Amino acid sequence: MDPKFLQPYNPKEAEPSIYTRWEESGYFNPDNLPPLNGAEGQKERTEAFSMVLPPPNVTGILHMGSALMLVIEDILVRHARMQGKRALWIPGTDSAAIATQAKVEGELYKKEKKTRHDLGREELLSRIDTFVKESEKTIVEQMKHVGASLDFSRYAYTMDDRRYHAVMEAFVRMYNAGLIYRGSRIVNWDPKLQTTVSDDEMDYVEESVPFYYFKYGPFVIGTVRPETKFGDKYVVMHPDDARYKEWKHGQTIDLEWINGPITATIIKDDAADMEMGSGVMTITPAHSQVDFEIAKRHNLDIEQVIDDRGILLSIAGELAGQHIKKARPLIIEKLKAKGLIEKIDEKYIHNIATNSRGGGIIEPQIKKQWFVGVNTEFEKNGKKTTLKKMMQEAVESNAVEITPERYEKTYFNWVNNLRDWCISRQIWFGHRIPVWYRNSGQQSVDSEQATPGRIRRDHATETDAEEMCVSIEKPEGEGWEQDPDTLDTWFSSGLWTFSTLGWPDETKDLKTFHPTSILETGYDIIFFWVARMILMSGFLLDEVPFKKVYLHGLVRDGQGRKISKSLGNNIDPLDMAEKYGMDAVRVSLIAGMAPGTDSKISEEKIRGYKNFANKIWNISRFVLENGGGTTTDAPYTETDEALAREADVLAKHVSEHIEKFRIDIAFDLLYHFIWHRFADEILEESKPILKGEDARSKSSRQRLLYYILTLFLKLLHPFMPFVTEEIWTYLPKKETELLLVAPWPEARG
RNA sequence: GCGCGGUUAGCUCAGUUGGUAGAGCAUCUCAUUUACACUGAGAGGGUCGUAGGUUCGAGCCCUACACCGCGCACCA
Repeated sequence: MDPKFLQPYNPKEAEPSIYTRWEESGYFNPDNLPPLNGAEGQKERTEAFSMVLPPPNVTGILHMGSALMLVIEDILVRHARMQGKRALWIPGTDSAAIATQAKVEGELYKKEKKTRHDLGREELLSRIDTFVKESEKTIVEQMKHVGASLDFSRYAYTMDDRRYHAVMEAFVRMYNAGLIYRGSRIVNWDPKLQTTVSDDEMDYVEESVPFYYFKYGPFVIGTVRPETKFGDKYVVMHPDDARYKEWKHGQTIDLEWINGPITATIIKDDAADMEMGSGVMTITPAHSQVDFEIAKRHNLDIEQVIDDRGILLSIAGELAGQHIKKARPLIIEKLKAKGLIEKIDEKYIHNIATNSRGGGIIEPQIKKQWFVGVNTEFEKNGKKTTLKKMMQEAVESNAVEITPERYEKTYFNWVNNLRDWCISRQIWFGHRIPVWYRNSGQQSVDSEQATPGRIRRDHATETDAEEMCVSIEKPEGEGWEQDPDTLDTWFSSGLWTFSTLGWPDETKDLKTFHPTSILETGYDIIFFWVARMILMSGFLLDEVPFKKVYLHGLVRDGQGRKISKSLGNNIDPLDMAEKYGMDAVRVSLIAGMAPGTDSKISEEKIRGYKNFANKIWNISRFVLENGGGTTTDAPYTETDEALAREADVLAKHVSEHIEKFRIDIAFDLLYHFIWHRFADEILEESKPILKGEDARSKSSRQRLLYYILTLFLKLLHPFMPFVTEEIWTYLPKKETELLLVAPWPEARG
């Protein structure tokens, strides 16, 4: 007996060398996996199993949430590998364009008091590159620490050359199919980061602000944003509102407003809510989504009031040039002086839209942006369809199955209401849009055909070039300039299942591993990511990106509270692994976690599972000390035959639950069988038999104990890979040198 | 406003076609050089959110309500 085995299990000492042995075997790469040893001799692995790791942001460090994801996926892939499949799990990291640039810019300002404009595009990108490389190293180390059996030879980064190529190709193909267009739309503009933000990337922060009621001619209008009101010259009310039935649509009235007398036009539109305030509102189409739509419906003028940096434009008269924040009280003063304030409600609860990627308060602006048309018809296999329809059909037809099922409803709810997807971002770090413009020098003031009415801007920052060319390479000839914008990070993420496999080249990997078997991810990115992958794969490859989606929840503390800095309840997975071993951390995360529900973790829970790791260590020692593995062909007694079948039944149930994604139940069954059935009962009952005189009973029991030991080591390996692999090295008789590739127990019984 | 979850032991949660309420932790009692104290045996503790309904029988199915959480929309 190895003296190490006589000590309690020491995960800290064992874990690093075990991971090294796995890596050196090369088995994380399915191309290196050994053939299977079956009853009929050696057999090639035919069935493929593939999965991509949802690439963590390069800005991130490992937290319990990412650890949970790694653990669930590692369990699935280890199980598939042991089942004899060609199991592939692809690692990668995501550039997280806005977040990363914001982080680097933040540090730049903190350390050097410089902005990105002081550095210039190239220098900033090189700084980001340095940051990313450093961060990447840490992330990969952490993944290995968790025990993730990822194939690092296929490591992908959203900004590397292969992925760049895929993104460009995708853009050009979609443009040529008429699915990508440029247009002036109202977008969520972040004045702080100077970029567009997608609908899904906004956070709403509740704030108590004054709500102002102004006299607007004969009407009373309400607002929390007086600074937008300068240009308001349309007054909107519901067509059915009896209070205002004497007013006719299109009728004009003269009234006194902020900067003097104006003429306002009455507009009747359903968008006005009769229940709300006075039922009358004025609109600011250039800075509000809803107002913009009303303006479009009635072909109204649209005038910009606030510029990209939050500064009032000339329409504000004497307040022009002021920042909106400073201007607000001044406007109130002016209106007060004119007697136009009806009343002020000081404690109005208002939701302020902010950029969730570390930016500022969103100011809707009209911008020329690139969009993916989700309702644009195109032909696929001789059939007319739209991207939206494709996304609906993929799930409706069960080509993609979502677990837990209730999230299908959430998915449809989102897809059905999907608007065109704005994919351009005004940041420097990202995939630059492959569009080129050439001008003969004449600058035209922006006038947009697609938008009815007149759009007037004081600062024409965008120009319409005479020539435009969409191509990956710079076109021939002089004077071409590339669009300065970059693509939404989810545009490239949408390609992930196949860009990681070599698309657009027709690689062997792509043929073997796509569509991927499972996409496992958090329920919080079902819209951002899951839906967009279905869109991209559907259009570009004419197939689904994955057959199954499995959604997991958030990690919470022992009392079910969210992990937050203010609560100080953050538990660092690596600290915990240092104290209790990674196996204990792994199973703490998945034990008691039903699909789609949140997982609870606490130090006590982790400690409990450390004891479990030690328990199996001791069970193994007991079995080996008592002659386990010496008599594997002794005939079973009747009792032992029954006990062996009982263990087989357990194996069958464990397998079934893993297949159904109930890894929590699978683990629970194992835990109870090993500790309370095998250790507490079977081993205790074995003591007299092993010490007794009956040679037949003894050899039968030795065979049985060894049989159950190897069986549960295999079953437990996906969950607790380190301790099981370590014990495996001490076994005298085994089918494979590494437990990593040992054959999964076949369902019997 | 629309939608989705949840409400079961002190705490955190299981409970798969309806058939006598379960686990872990915590608490209490007992055992004690044992493969393992990182242990074992046992005990206490629940009107399953509320009110109705279906059923021979409901934690589970139906209806309404309450509270908690989440998502989407709105926010003049």
